Amino acid sequence: MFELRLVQGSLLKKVLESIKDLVNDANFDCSSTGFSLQAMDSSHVALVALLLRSEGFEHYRCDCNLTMGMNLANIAKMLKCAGNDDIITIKADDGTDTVTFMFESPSQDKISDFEMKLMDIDSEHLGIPEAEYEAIIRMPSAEFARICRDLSSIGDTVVISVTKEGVRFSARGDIGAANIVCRQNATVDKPEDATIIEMQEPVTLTFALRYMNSFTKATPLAEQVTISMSSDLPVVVEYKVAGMGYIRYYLAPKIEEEEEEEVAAHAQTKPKAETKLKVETKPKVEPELMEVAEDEKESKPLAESKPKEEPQLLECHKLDEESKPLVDGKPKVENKLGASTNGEIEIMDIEQ
Amino acid sequence: MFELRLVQGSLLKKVLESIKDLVNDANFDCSSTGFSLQAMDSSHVALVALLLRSEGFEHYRCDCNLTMGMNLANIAKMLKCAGNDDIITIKADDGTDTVTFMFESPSQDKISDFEMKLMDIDSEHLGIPEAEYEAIIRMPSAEFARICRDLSSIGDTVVISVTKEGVRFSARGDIGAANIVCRQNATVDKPEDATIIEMQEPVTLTFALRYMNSFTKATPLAEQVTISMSSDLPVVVEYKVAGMGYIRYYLAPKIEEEEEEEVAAHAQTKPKAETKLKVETKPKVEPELMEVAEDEKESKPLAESKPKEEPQLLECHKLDEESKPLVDGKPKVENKLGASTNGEIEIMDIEQ
DNA sequence: GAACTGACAA
DNA sequence: TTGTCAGTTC
Repeated sequence: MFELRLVQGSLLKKVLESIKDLVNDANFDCSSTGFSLQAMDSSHVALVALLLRSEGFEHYRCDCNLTMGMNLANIAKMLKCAGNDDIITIKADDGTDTVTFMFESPSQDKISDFEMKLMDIDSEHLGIPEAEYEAIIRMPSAEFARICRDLSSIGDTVVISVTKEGVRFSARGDIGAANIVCRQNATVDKPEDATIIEMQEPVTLTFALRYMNSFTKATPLAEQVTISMSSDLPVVVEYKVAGMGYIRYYLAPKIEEEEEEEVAAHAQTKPKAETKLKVETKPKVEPELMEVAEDEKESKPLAESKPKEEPQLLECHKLDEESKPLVDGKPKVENKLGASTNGEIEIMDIEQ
Repeated sequence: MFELRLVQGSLLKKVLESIKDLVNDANFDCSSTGFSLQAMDSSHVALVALLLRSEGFEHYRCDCNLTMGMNLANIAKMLKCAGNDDIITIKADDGTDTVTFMFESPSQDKISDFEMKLMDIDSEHLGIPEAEYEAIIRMPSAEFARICRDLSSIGDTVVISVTKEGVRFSARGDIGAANIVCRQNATVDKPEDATIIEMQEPVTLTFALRYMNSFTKATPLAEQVTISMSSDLPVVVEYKVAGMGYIRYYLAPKIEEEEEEEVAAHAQTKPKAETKLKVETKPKVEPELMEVAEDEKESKPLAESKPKEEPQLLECHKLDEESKPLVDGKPKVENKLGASTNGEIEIMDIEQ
């Protein structure tokens, strides 16, 4: 049986609000180490990875590994019925195909339980490489959200450009062009207001603002956001879930025809090459839970990790002109617990 | 002539917001004892009864009994033009077919008057029995509203089940099932937070959430709501209007095929039998104003009233399979002041 | 005081 | 379904 209890139920509500717009259905993986989810967004362009470690819960019990397929909008609907101060308990008995959400009001006068049917969702467990990133930006999450929202009213894409001096967000559209520069600033009163840039190499990448704005739904979860970038690697936008884990969003950059130092100049004028998000499924031995458990001890989760000798699982590069998507829908790879799926799956970026 | 003056004009605004969505046109009955309204909702399933006693007004004058037919949405429209702190005066001269709403701003700097034509509305004065209820729940109105709203996202109907321990609200739908249990709790800091259950007999009834959610529009009027239930009687949902009277909503329960102790089990799976709301008009001698005038002295308005030897005027029971509505629209019974109408009117529940 | 969210009306 | 509004929160 599986049971978890979270006193600060609002955390779970926020987590679901953060991903329900991006992903329709997803498998939650429950193991003794924690509660996690990995899923591509419904247009198969972005990827969400959620981890809530067992230590973060007041009570956590998971007798055997368990995959629960659920519709995220439905979970969110039910969690909306929980008060912000409610204690949330999630239960799944072995052998049943339902999960129960229990909400206890702080006064214990009102106890609600919501039962939901589990779904059978075909999905591979995606391999996400622990890459070394050329630039990592840490900044107030609200500021990042504001920038993405503001730039959306100018254009559809943002060019993020990191130099030693700071990070520049640029957009360009019919009504004009915008540049927002944030300077590194570690000398603030409150650490959550800091903007810190760790840079090995200057990086300039272009992204669809539509997805960035989806990512910023997680802003209420954390004061700070971490944006990790390398040329030709998907950006990672990470929000910590206090004391429990994280939500990470991955998004492949749009490819420029030629690399330009002056990025803003042609940002919207030239058509971007299509971007392919290549995902390889790998044997699911839960390495993610292990690796990430370290990430809160050191505040730079990905930058200083040693280059792994693993294959590059998540990468993006220019598509041949006529290349077609190999898989245009849900990859039909069974991923029962313990089953090793090694097929390579390539997912076409439809309309980023 | 008729004239009333209410310093706390926001009360009247809230009252009209509470009923305008349920009822289109209605007759307001003005007598020396107060200002009242009884009307079925536009689909003839629910019934609203409003009473504002003359003592509640700063000034109240009613020379002779008077029925004013008005469109509630139009009144609400006009009242929206009044500030929340405005003093409201309503005037109707004899022999005219208009009513005037006057709004004085607190500073007296702005005085508005709105004139409205009265309508001739055919409607019987409905007889509402003073029944004895098997269970009466008193709880915070906001909590009741929250429960109805939450359950609406799960299903269309709510099963309300009262036992000594508390009251359970259940719903069931495509995405799952929900149970919300509220325990009796009289030992709270503020009396308006109390949940109190007076129960002679356990009761379980099923209602359409759509109507319940309409009723909760009255939530701003009162901190507490009273829900009175008996098997096979319409539920009464009552909100007090501070110092003046009340709004009561009546709704016939959906009939279960069989009475079940475990209600939730079949809540949504079996089609409910149609419910007929049988209303008998009776000579209008304003007994309601009399009776209800007592209801604030004792806080249990309906429960402890002696069983009356009146005919059961508002009842519901299963319809024969092919029975047709005898009256499918507005009952065409003239109800001029003082005229005694005794025809029996049966109104079909269309699609609760 | 500003921004966000949820509720309501068109 | 969308736009607006008010309440709430930070």
